[in-house]
Amino acid sequence: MSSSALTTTSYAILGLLAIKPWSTYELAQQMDRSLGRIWPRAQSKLYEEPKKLVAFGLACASEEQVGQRPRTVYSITSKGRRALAAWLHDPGAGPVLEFEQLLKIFFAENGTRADAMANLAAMREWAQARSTESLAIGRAYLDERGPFPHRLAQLELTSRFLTDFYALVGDWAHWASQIVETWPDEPGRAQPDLTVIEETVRRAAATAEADAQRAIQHGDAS
Amino acid sequence: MSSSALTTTSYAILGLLAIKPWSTYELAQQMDRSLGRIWPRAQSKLYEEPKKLVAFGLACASEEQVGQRPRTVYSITSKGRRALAAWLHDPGAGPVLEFEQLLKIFFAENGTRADAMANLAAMREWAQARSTESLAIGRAYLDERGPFPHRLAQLELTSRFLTDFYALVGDWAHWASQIVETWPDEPGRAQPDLTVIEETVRRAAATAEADAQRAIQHGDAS
DNA sequence: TTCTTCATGTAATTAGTTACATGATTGA
DNA sequence: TCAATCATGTAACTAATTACATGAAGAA
Repeated sequence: MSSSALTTTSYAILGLLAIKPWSTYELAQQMDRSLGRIWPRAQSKLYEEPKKLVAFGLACASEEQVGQRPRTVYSITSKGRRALAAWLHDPGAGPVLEFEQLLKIFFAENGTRADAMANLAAMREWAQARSTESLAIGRAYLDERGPFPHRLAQLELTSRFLTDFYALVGDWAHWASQIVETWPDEPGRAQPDLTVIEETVRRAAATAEADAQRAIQHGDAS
Repeated sequence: MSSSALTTTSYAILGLLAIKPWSTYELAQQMDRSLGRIWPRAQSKLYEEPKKLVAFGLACASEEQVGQRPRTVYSITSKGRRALAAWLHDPGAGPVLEFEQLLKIFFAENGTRADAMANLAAMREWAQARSTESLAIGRAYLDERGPFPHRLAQLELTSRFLTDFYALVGDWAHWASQIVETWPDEPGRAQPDLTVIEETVRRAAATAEADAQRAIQHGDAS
């Protein structure tokens, strides 16, 4: 009885069930390959959450046999569809970022320059690997081989975000590497570059005032 | 005894202690205002983790009195500095993104167009709010009023990343809003735009091959 | 036929969050 | 002097992860 209320994770699963019925293993796969990029959860969670959905009447489980072994396939109920719609009605929470590599740059003065450079190299590799994935998925859709083509209108929005995020990570790491390269051996003695701050302030200002700017450009300033 | 090993959260605290001794409350503040942007944790964690550091000999606690009430101030030990340096030596894990708002766009076909638009508006507001914060911090440093100016070389790197991330969120939400605006009332019937995918593929390819490109430009292709 | 990988889960543990409790300080 | 807010923590709970266990299917 892990009763309590439904979490975002529950709704993430429910959203998948709204596409089609899945076995738990398939759900886990899906989580691993696609959903996990925006809502990462461990495999084992995927075996628990659907039970909660069933307890709430939002999904139903059907037992199948594969060899001697039972498997559970979950489908959404109409109550489940209503719950999903209700969830979509309130705006969600903003992004939460957990970024260990960046943390290590933040504290870089306690290590060596080489440490920081290696860390940045790992970031670039990460960005490349993720981009390669995105690329393969995008190409599959261009070849009309992508799964659930009827969801493409939504998918093309989210995959653009992810692609741009990976590009941001890669570009930033590349930019930062060029700076860290010029640091002395002990990063604690590195000198700041005020023009970097100035440019950062300019960019922050642009985003902070973005809506106002756009409104003015469209001529509907108050 | 929540013994076990040190986590990234432990090292995040240890990194703060390397700057100066802090009371637990100050640590929590710091976590809330700055570190939390890249390593978000609940306040109460911040009362637990330092005890673990002490148990490992990486920090030491000193009791002070404020009125009748005791307060604990933690400082790093030299063993703690060595542990921090060792931690910095291995590259960290890549970014982990949890993004409920994007999840709701991913599943938008189960709600209304208005739901999706409201969700995107919330995203823009989030980006604006965070950018405003970044802006204030950046300006403080330009005025030489920022805390720990000797750490500016590191800070200017990480705050550039965050600023660009907030810009990405804001720009994407703005772009997506323009597309979602053209959707029919039921997002399930929205038509995909193949040129969007084509552009995404182009961008993903650029990042996936970025290092190779840069190597070629620098004339050190293998 | 045996080894490996795919598939289907459960159990134990822990990391983390929410909620609460209460003393000190400030200012209206 | 009373309310509000700052400061300092603890306790209860739960979400999530890691590790384990084992059957089925396919390859060598």
